[in-house]
Amino acid sequence: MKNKFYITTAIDYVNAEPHIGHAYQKIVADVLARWHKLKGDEVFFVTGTDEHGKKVQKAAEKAGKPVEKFVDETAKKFKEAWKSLNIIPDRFLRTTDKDHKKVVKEFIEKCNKAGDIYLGEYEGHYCTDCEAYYTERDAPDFICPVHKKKLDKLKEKSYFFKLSKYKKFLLNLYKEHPEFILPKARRNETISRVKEGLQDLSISRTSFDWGIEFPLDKEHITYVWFDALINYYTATRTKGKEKFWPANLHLLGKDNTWFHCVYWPAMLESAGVKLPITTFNHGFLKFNGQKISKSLGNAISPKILVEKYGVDTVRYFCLRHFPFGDDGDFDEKALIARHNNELANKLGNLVSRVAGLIDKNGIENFDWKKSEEVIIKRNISLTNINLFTLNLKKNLYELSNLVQKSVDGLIEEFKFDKALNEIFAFIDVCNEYVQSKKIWETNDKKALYELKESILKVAELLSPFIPESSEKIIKQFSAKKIKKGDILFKKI
RNA sequence: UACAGUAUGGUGUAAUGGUUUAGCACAGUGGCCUCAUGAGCCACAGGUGACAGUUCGAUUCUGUCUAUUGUAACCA
Repeated sequence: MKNKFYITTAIDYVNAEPHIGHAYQKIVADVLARWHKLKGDEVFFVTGTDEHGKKVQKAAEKAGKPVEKFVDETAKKFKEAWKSLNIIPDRFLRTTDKDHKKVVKEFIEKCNKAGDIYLGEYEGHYCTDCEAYYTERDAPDFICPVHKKKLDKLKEKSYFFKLSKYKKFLLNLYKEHPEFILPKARRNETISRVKEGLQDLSISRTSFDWGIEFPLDKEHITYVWFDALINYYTATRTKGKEKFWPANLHLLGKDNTWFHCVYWPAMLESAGVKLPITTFNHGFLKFNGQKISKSLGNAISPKILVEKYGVDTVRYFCLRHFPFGDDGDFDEKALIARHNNELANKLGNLVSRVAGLIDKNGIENFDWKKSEEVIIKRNISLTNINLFTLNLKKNLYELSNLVQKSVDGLIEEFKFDKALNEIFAFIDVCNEYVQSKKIWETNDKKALYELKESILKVAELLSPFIPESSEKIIKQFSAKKIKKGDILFKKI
């Protein structure tokens, strides 16, 4: 039977345009989705946009557009950005979608039936100019950090969710299912914060109207977070998709950890819905060493980066250059170096020289399982299968299988950088093989067969990461007559 | 301020309480080769933040310091 794999990304808030930080997470999701498909799993991959809330309403006002039009336009930009990166979700969900609104309302009613929602008063320190509440930390001495005015103590009627009730449940969840919060550092952080105690959550608003109507009271709209989180569940409430719940993996940035690891499981438990299996809370990208922010003006559109460097190079770099989970730096110089050295010189050149040799000399089909061993002088790591040997003796067939196993294991652990490193170590071995066999002199057709098979293996392993180029390689080397093709990666 | 994490050659990273040479990649230097995208192969050089401690022995464990990152609830 096929395994099912349901993966989601954070849905992006449409008050600003997509940048490489958003893209990073979507690339990872797409790689995982493709990899699971390759393994034969039945995959459901959902991403989308979060479109309600006051900030969006304000951004629309500022742009001088009706909110509906504004969100349509911004959502489109996100969609297009993912398309340009070859990120292909099975559904792009917008929180303004009809089915989502319906599911949210039903969800809230379920929580209400469970006795977890009550009417109360939200009290906070409010700046009338900002139209926003500030916490004591953001505004010490209760002075608005923007307007330097004294904040008003304000009370507002609001419905609350009994989050405090779920403290024990949550702590138990983290204990029983450590994989619920990855990586570990984020789990520890969350545990210690939850231990300090939980306050009930204000989940409705009356001060503006851009949101989903609160089903228990028409005077209220639903607080954005309560609405947004439910999107993951919504996507599985359509025909044929029900079986995908619970989600196998929610990918999210570390700024979202609290919402996904505390609010979300409590909400689901309240509504009587199964919990997702894993949330992976990754770090942020910098851009050329600087934090990405509007004010710095460095929030460059992913589309522009793709035009500049190519889809596969951007995808490759994002996964290769930094360990997934920590913060990373999208450094353009490093990207160019990796493009030239790794994609062009190692992979591109190997493909080109082998294709050229086959084109000229032909190839002889044989059982390469029985081909002779090569001594691999390079210290190929193969971390996951505990083979850390210098002067390893294997033939290319055996080695490619070891690499495959190692890569599979590493991807399951979210160690994409290492997985790619191993694939490229194998590419190095192939280049050494051409050299040591002096194929251009010997015209060794059997060796060329081995190399053909090895390159096909490499292309398969790389296909989740760099789908476009991998497809080209597979096409080129599966042909009856292998020909020297076009250059795969032009140097930058 | 509190709590937590990190600190490895020019850069990005890997590993280990002790195989008398801390691995890999890029950049650097020298050589070989010419099938290939001035690519490929071989070799050389360069490193464990600071100060103590535990130990026969620490890069690896402990402490202090310094630097840096994260978290500290309504921020999508």
